Amino acid sequence: MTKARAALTELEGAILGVLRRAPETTAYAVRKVFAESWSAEWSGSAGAVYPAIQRLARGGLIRVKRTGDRRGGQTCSPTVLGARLHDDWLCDVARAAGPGMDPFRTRAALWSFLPKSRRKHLMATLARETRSLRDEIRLGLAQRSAPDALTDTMVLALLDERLRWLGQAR
Amino acid sequence: MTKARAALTELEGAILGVLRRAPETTAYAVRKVFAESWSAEWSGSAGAVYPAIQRLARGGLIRVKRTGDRRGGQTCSPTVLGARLHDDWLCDVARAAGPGMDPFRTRAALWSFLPKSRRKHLMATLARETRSLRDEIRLGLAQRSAPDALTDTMVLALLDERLRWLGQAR
DNA sequence: GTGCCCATGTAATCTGTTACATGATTAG
DNA sequence: CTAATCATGTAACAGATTACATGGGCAC
Repeated sequence: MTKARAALTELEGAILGVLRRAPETTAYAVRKVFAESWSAEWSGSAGAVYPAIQRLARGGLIRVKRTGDRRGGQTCSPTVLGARLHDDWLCDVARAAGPGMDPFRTRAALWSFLPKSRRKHLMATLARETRSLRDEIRLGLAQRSAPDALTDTMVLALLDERLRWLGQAR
Repeated sequence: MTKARAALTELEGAILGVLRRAPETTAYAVRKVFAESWSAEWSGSAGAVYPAIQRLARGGLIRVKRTGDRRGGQTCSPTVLGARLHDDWLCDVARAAGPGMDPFRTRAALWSFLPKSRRKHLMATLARETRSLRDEIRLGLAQRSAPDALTDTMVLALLDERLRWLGQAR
């Protein structure tokens, strides 16, 4: 390695995480994992995932292996180097300990600018949407693998907190 | 306006929020608000804030007024149009109801890959950092304006949740 | 006068989104 | 046969970060 690699981005770290949990995975399958995640922040768009995987491959963090099929499928697996750098990414306390970015929290302090009727309507809609999302996650929880269930549980805690704040938990 | 403006980005919405709460504010002061926020996600970098403010001004969402001083200072205030579009941004349920992006949550399911000793050390460090951040926010809470206090309270709830989780993880 | 904060901005670079293009396989 | 899904990618564009450049005002 002539040039020290910059630290992994969030997306690269998340991709490596998927690959560590399920090696021999195609880029397409990685995309689906993101697309099915509850957070809209990572859409798993092709223009993000494929270049990121190319970067990881060029840096020697993952190994790409062609599957025999005619579709040109190729599976990715983390290398030893990839796992080591991913460990460092996991231990990046400065990033892991930050509060992150929450669109609800960003807006909450500003909803007071809305006319009262519109605000009331919004609060009701938000509560409805939040309960709906919460119930959907709860229902799926049983079928989830342990790590996914952990993540889902943390999302549920967040949604419950929002509902408490909205004042209509139920 | 011949061309319908695309929806406000998160940064543009946040900037307009700052300007609604404190009109006649300089771009520099807006940057400081972001830089002092707890979330590392928006650093309030010059290369993000100044172009965003130029976009808002070009779109007629804010009005820019030169202050008399020699420093070239110019204050921004939302226009009526800006306030209306900001209201719409505030009411974007699809975005406000999403769980957002939480670096702690992203990593939590992957910490099991770490060697036990490193994991234990990380958990301890995370707990220490989280308690430290929590205490810092708690201390500042008294001096905060009502909207800031609301946001801070939501961050505190998130940190408490993480501490609860870290306490059980072991 | 030196260094720091106020205050503005730009340029290079990187990353992500949207939309498109290609082709194989499978379900109806 | 047709439509959906699997599977790969690229191109145009928008947005953010870092680093730099400029200059006024103020404190020591």
